[in-house]
Amino acid sequence: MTTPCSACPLRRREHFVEMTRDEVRQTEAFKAGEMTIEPGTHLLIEGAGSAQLYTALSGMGLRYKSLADGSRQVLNIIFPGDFVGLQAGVMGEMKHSVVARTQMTLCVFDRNEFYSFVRSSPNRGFDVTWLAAMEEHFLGEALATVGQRDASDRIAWALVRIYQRGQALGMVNGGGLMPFPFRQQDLADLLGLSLVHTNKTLARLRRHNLVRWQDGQLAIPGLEPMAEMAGLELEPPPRRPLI
Amino acid sequence: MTTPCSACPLRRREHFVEMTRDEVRQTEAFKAGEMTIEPGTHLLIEGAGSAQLYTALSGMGLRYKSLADGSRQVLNIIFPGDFVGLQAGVMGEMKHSVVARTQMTLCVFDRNEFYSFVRSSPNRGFDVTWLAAMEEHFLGEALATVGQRDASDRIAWALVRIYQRGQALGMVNGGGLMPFPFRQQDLADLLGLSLVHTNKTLARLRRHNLVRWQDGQLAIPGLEPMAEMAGLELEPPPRRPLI
DNA sequence: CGAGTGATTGACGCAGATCAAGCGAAGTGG
DNA sequence: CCACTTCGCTTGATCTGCGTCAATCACTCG
Repeated sequence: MTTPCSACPLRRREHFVEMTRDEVRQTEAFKAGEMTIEPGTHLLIEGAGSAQLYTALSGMGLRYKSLADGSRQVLNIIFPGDFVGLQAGVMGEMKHSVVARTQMTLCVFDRNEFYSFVRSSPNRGFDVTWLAAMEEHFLGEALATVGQRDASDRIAWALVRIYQRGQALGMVNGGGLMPFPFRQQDLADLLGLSLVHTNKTLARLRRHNLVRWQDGQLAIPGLEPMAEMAGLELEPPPRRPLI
Repeated sequence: MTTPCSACPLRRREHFVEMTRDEVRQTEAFKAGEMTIEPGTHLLIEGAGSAQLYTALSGMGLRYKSLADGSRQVLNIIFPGDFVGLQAGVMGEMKHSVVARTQMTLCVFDRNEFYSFVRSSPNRGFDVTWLAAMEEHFLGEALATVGQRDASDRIAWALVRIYQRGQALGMVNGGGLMPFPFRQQDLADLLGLSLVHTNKTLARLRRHNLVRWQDGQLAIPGLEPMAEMAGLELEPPPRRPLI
């Protein structure tokens, strides 16, 4: 039923760094099982400890924090290959929640094994650190975007970042479309904007034919000007390790 | 001239987790030297690779990103005991800059040794991961604050967080004052506010006798209501590893 | 004493929040 | 098969928190 790591379809993608035979074996030993969840399901809940850690195999979701007044900050989007639950792994408790936006399949790991997994090989420990540092970098960029840029620049930043990730993962089809199973409210909560203003700003980007987003699919005809607005280079993201 | 790790004054503080004799020895071996820099000196520059990593021994500074339009996002504040340069360590290039706001003394490590240091003991590797995860958590909280809260709540959040950190490090003196060698512009850039609005909001907090900040010293007479505004609990932060 | 740096305060304007209403598509149940 | 609800998207009107501009003040320093 479950995919063995040796046959993992993600590992083949060149977006991920190769693993040695030993690393595959260690990961396989770490893996406790596989699970599939439906859209809208919460995988992890803020404040709760979790006995499991996950790697997304397919599907998309998002991480968010909710505040006392009921508002919500989306921290980032979860793509296939993302390692989920590191905070619970090292700190014992999640500081944000994770919810699925499509059906998702996930590798399940046992939190109790995490420490020994990291020990198992210094390379794997280093990989986890690399992922954490990358996440830190991403959040810093998000903070700079939300703190310093106006609405259209923020939207451009988010969409370009997401699209780049989709490209790296081969999720963009021949027509330049990638799956984008989110609501405008999700984008608004990611960028610190109201839903209404997000909608109006998106409408403007659409009118200028910079963005196409409908039926859960995203295309960016104006990728270059959008990246320009976002202050981003159009380079493929670095290859990342897979846990 | 340089302090041996075995005599490190920080390690004694209970804010930091104890280290085994072996860990102290490994860290000592990793340490390449010590340096002191003056206020305003840039320790690391965004985009540049760095041959060194650092741990702050004394003094304070801040990390920031600068944007194309000249604006600046402060990512966080550097306290004694903070490990600086992890991104350069794992990714080869800094994604933000670091500048000193007081005179700072720093332990210097050689980036080339970083990988073998992490290997040297699985515990030390885990510590680095822990720090990265903590940083990620902090940035997530900052993002939620900047994205979702109004000016006075943002300021309350930042000042309470900073003050808590100061308490944990024993930087708060009998009068409830801690050193706070920053400008209002720094706080504004941390919180995504303009200098003017930051100033006016601070004035209001001062009038209500919630905050005292002058001559580079900070006190929070209204710590409880401030924490309430900030949506924070008044617990001491978790003990952190020291690199 | 003039120059530079940071804090402060008032006046004004706007980006974006809030309020409100309507629309189409997809259930759902009687 | 048709009312009725729900959910997400859209759009107009109005309001406001915060940005911007500009001037002043207190200090420090050469």
